[in-house]
Amino acid sequence: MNQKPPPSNTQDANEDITQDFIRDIINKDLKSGYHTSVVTRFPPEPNGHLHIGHAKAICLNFGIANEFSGQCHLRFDDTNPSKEEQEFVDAIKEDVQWLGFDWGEHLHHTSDYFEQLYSWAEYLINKNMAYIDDLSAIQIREYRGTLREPGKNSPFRDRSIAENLALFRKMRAGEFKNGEKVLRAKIDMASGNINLRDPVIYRIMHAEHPRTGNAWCIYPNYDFAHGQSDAIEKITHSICTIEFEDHRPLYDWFITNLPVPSKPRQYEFARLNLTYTVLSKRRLKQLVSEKYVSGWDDPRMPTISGYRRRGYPAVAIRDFTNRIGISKSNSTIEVQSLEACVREHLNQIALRRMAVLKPLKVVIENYPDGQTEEFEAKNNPNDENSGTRKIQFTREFFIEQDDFMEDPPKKFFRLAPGREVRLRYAYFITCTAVLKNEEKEIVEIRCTYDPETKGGNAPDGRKVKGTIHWVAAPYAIEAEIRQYEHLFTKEIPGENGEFLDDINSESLKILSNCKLESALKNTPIGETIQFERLGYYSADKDTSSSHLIFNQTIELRDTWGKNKRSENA
RNA sequence: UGGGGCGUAGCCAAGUGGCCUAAGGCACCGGCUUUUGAUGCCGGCAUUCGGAGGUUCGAAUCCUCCCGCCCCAGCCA
Repeated sequence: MNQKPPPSNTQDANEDITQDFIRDIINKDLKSGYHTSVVTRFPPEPNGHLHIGHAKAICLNFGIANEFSGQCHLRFDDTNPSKEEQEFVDAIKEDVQWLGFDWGEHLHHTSDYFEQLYSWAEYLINKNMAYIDDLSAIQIREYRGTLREPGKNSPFRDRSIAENLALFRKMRAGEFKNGEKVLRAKIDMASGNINLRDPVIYRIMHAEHPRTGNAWCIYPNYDFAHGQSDAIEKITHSICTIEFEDHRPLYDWFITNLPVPSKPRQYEFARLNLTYTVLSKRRLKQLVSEKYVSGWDDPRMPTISGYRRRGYPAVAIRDFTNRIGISKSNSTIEVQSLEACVREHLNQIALRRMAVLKPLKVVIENYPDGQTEEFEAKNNPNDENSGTRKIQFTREFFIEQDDFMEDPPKKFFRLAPGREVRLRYAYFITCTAVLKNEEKEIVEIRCTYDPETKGGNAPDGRKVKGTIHWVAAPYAIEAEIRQYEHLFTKEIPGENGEFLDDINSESLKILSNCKLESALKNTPIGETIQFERLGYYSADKDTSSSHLIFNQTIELRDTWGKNKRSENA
């Protein structure tokens, strides 16, 4: 059937191209000759940071452009200067690029078209299809009617074309205050579709615009600006989310009645929802401004910058959006699905290292004091080409507190009194004693090692069930490690009330005495590494030369821990 | 008793009248492998497509009715 397009630079070979109703439409449009090329656009409003829901739209629009050898524009929908800021513009560009997409020459702003948009507004007035209304916002609402009752015409609806034109020009000239007058499209106050009940298309807003400064005091709203901007840019397929579906008749009304240079069409898909996550701009903003998180890029945030800081690879996010597909039905994807993508990609590329998060000191009684041995450890056992690094072994080292139990159940195959385990890449050791403090807490473990098992295998062929990780005490690097849980305790935060009530108070845990193997010394900020048997960790930007900080990206799958947890439950 | 959408397994989602006793992914459950209780590999997981009728030799796909869920009454996008 359809030939698979060649992989592009942003498309890994294993990123399969999925089929969906939008790509079906595009294929038909191309086949029928209705279009000869494809132009899409991603049109964010610069009033917040991008999140995983935007990533779905970005991957869709840019992905389609790549697959069909078309073009995807990045267009800032900057029609509301009271809400928009340059800071967001810069952050959005960075995020789109980080995700792996390139808009080339096609960085646009709706504000680039203000003059054209204005003249089309006059065009509508001249065709008696738009009028100036003096009604207040409250009155307009009253006149609009309700969902079940039709609206009624504004008393100003039948002004003459000449008067409308004169008034509109005065609006532009700044002769009125905010809210005194608006320009409305003259459509149908009785329409069942409320968007068609004479929608406001220009409002007076004496505000400085980040790009046009004080050139304008009237600004077009979304409905008037968006479709016409699409037409100017010759967008072929204008893809947006479901809630704009009943704006489409209005979109089409403008495109039909205005002398626009092309006739784009709008298609809608369902926006993304994720369990244990909040994705509305309002809520995300609130989490930041009310300091529930450290910022837009807090590693617990579902923002692109949050995931980046957390250590998620861009390819995992792209792959995720591919896997979940595109449809029109409202859906909530389990975050575990995203996390599975992250693990899958990290498993392939992440370097392996050893780190002990909650250290427990071990002393090998029959190992010479002051001696250091070096072992060769694989950087990634699943990747033959990843090479090796050296790890030091000494008489004293740290193991994970969780890897020792004084009185273990049968199925615990880590260290316990009298039991033998393998130290990864080193020796078999057997626990001979447990030292405790006055509070009866375990402070140190004594062991013996078998020199014959160097490298991790016994010449006599005996097996051990467990292999644990460790870090040599004299060579250990100290680090702070930030462990994360989902930001919310409920699958659907706020489902039964206030979403802030569902915030997980345990979502961040800081471990400060962690011991890392020496090879971790100069880990580049942002690099994600697997701490063996624990999970993936990424060096945080707060790191300084004297204070190393890692963010937990995602834990390894843990069937042992999971079973234990469900037994306790 | 306004308008617009959606309903296929726990969560997504292919499917557009016969090759569907319904792809694929996530989750889950078994087994094998394993110096990460990770990874990998193998196998299992909807006789059924919101429900009821109907059309047809044949329906998840067409028709009718019903049920459920979502969106819209900003001079936000």
